[in-house]
Amino acid sequence: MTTISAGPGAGAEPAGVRHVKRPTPLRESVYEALTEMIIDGTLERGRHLVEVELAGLLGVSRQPVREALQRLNNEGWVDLRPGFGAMVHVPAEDEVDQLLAARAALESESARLAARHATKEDVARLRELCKVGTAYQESGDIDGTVRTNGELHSLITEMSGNRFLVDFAAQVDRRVRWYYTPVAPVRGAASWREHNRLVKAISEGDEDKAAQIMREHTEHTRKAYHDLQSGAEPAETPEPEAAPRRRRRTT
Amino acid sequence: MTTISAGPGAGAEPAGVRHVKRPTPLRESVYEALTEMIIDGTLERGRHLVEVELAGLLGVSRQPVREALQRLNNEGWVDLRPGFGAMVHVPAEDEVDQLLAARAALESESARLAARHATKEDVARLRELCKVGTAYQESGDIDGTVRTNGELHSLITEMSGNRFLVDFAAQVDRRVRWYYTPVAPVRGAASWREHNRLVKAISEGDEDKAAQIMREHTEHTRKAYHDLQSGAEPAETPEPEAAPRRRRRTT
DNA sequence: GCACGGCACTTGGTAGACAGTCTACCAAGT
DNA sequence: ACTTGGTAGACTGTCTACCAAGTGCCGTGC
Repeated sequence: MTTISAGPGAGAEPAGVRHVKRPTPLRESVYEALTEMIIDGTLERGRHLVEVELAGLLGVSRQPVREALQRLNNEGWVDLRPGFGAMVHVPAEDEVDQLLAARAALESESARLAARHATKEDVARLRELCKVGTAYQESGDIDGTVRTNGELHSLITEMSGNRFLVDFAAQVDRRVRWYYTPVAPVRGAASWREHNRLVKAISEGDEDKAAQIMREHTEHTRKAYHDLQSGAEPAETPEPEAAPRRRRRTT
Repeated sequence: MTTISAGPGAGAEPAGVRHVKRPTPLRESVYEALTEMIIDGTLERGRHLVEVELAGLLGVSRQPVREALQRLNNEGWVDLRPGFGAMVHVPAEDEVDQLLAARAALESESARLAARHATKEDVARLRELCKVGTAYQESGDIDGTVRTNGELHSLITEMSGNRFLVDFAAQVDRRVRWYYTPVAPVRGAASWREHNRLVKAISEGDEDKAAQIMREHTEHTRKAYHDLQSGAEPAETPEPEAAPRRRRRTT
């Protein structure tokens, strides 16, 4: 799994290089399409993904599909069983917990480095996002809240200036969002209060404080998930609606 | 070396190959072979990797090579330029620094969780590794020291019980070792003193202390690298023997 | 009801083909 | 001498076709 970025220029391109247009490889588009379909539930968890079927669905040949599936496997979206094929990954119960723990470490460190390297512009953008996010939250716009939350967090990781932290965090974040979107609305107000404190610490350049707040912040999210999980989920029924599917053969 | 056994087209198997049952996908073997060749310098940094060439070299067809290359690209070992191909990644100067910073975060968190979950057996194994490592270090066995150091660190990350931390740390570690092996022997004695303190903290279940020590430990390594880098490397000449030829045709 | 055998399906890997693109090189023009 | 234009070769990205081996499923026979 894992994509440790592999930017073509590895960073320091001369200032004004504007590469025109590069038709993205087909495998890339296939990869995007499949993750999308996995996240939005078109491809249910545990479903057997047949190469030729996907190929037909997307209008390409087997090759790009295979390459996309390999990558999805590496990144943990599907499980590739040799000789049988790919199944959409079914998360273990402790997996979200582990993801959130990993995210806590990554984002906490990012916040530390962000506090170290923050510029005036960065801080201004952070403040703006806080304001917007709080507004969304108060107006009950869940979609906007979630989106702004994501933007804030990803901006902070990017401010760390550490490509690996950015990559890892992005990966973890995407997985978390797939597994458990609805945690965000649960703890809305408190979350944005914490964001404000965090941005303040960053603006003051207080590394330890920023790291500490971010750790507590993500840890709160983990707790919130945990409570909600144990409270609202009595049995082994991930989705009450999707259960009666019976390994349907494609007709 | 580098020839992947089990080549159906190759035929010429050396005498001692155990062909017991190898359902290992070829792409996996190709991936391993290529990382090996990258790490040991057979494939120099910046070199253009031609699919058919590698395929011939390893006795397989293009497809497994392609799949391996894409994984290598995802993990940052090579850079894949669309329409041109793969080049062995040339690390930017700040990259090792970023890797070590990421490792600090990951291993520090691992140490914290290891302290939380440590069993008696774990601690015993840690103590054993410390003893062995110190012995290697004192006897001047660099190879053994480095190996034991790796085993100790990977044991600690595994003790965290967090698969993602393990994966990320392993990946980062592998990259670090590629970029900069010789940092280990530089700071030998101090390193193992720190290891001992770390194991003590873990055995006592002191999470914060374990995390703190691990952070300082990796941070020391980062500093050591940094000093050694600025002090001992005047120019851009990683290997005096590596031909500075421009795009040399392969013979 | 259960073990066994066979069948269909799917993957993993190979081979070959072809268009698009990238690089280098060479030649002609200014 | 320097730029422009063209050419040729090389390599990737993708497609098609094909085959061997492995897997799960199903029906048969007991």
